[in-house]
Amino acid sequence: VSAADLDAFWKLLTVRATFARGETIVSPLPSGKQLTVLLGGVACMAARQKNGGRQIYAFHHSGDFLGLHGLVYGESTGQIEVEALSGCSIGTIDPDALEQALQHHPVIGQALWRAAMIEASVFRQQLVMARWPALKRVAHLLCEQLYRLGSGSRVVPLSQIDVADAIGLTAVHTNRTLQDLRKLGLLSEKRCIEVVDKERLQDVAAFDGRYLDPAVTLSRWDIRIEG
Amino acid sequence: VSAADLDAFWKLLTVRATFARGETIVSPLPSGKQLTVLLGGVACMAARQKNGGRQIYAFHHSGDFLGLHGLVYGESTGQIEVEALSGCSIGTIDPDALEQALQHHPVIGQALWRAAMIEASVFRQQLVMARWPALKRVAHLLCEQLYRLGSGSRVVPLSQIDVADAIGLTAVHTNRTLQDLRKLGLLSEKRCIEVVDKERLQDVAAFDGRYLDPAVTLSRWDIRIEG
DNA sequence: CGAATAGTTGAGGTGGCTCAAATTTTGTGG
DNA sequence: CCACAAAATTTGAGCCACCTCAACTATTCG
Repeated sequence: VSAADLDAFWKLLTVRATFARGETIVSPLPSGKQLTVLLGGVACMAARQKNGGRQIYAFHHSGDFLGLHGLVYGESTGQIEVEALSGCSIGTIDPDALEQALQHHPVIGQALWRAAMIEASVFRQQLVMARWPALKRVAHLLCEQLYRLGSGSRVVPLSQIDVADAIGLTAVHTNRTLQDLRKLGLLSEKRCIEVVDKERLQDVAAFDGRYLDPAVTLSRWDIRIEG
Repeated sequence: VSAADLDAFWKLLTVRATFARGETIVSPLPSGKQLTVLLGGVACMAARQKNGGRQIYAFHHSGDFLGLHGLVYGESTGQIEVEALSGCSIGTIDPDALEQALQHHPVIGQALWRAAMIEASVFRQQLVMARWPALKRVAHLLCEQLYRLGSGSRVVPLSQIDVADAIGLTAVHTNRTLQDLRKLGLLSEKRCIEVVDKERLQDVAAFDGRYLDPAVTLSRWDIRIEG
């Protein structure tokens, strides 16, 4: 990615805004072709269920595109929204400016497809996790978040309720499972979710982060992401 | 899709072969950029688990691309294979010929992306189903298969074990759930899985097949699939 | 300081699992 | 066409991971 490409990309971000935890960043339907970039904080792609519950499909971190599902799925699938899980700041991209930039800087388009493919990749991993017991599931989610936050991070900035909604457990059971992880010496005894022993946590979760960085290579379509 | 496009596509299929139920059509790793088209029968994309179990991610029907995951994910994710669930016939596509055809017939490339997006879409729906009770899950899977097989179909050509591996239930519990559906008058009493009351089955499953036909529209990328 | 949110703990219920075996169907070789 | 093997379906009994409901405590924030 050249400096010129990056520069062009930053110029796309026209509107900047901030959101507090719990606020909706991208609404279900009217989003249309609107594309958003998360500049700071943690958000999630989620759907509200008829019973009032919330199903979290994936978490978003700084640098992620928000609302890709709107481009990809159209209005064909259920009410997906993007919700702020911490204080978040975002930039929005004007569709017209995006079209122009895509022509001059194909790298941006590649990044979009890469992001869409990683999303699918995360979905598939979630399907695998769905059949694991609670301890392994929670452990894997924490590994995934540490991986995305960067190597230095030890604290996962999510509430237990967020974790529960993401892996499909009750908040109560999630709590008990976290306590089990603490008793095992994998998490600290603090109130927040702080990983003490990342190595053993990854063993418990059988974590392999490679699915978070898929190489998108499709023939001569010129879409090739350096590993 | 013009006749010329279709013609060009059929000329791509060089090698034709048949497989019996249980045989592996696309192997996990060495598949590489090999692309395959399912010409007849039913297959599934699945992964073998350490405990010997089989997790089915999605089913493939006549006309589907097989091994797309190899293009999209590279070798980054677990051992995915494509397995024949009935007698299957396939055609394979030579990578070089594909590259040429992609340039002359962009429709083919669009079809590839469309297929990849539908796969992701199916994954996401599976995530939703994973939190439903068994009856609703089985019912939804059957609706999905009827939808893919075409409006005239009433029989789902899968074994109960296939169904179980796809939705994450035991074969035993899947059997009991199918019997519940029979008692409800939604399935026939035959040995195979034959849907009697498609309407009520869709009610039970809260089925909405639109996620199987996402419109892939990404700005000026010229990828637009007619509804 | 009160109100809302998040975390913790307890008691009891249940959906789906495990293990085991019988029965039916399908496939295969003679 | 039959005999046997392999695979698929069915049935029963017991168990446990996770859920539900219901408090109580700790924290954050206006």
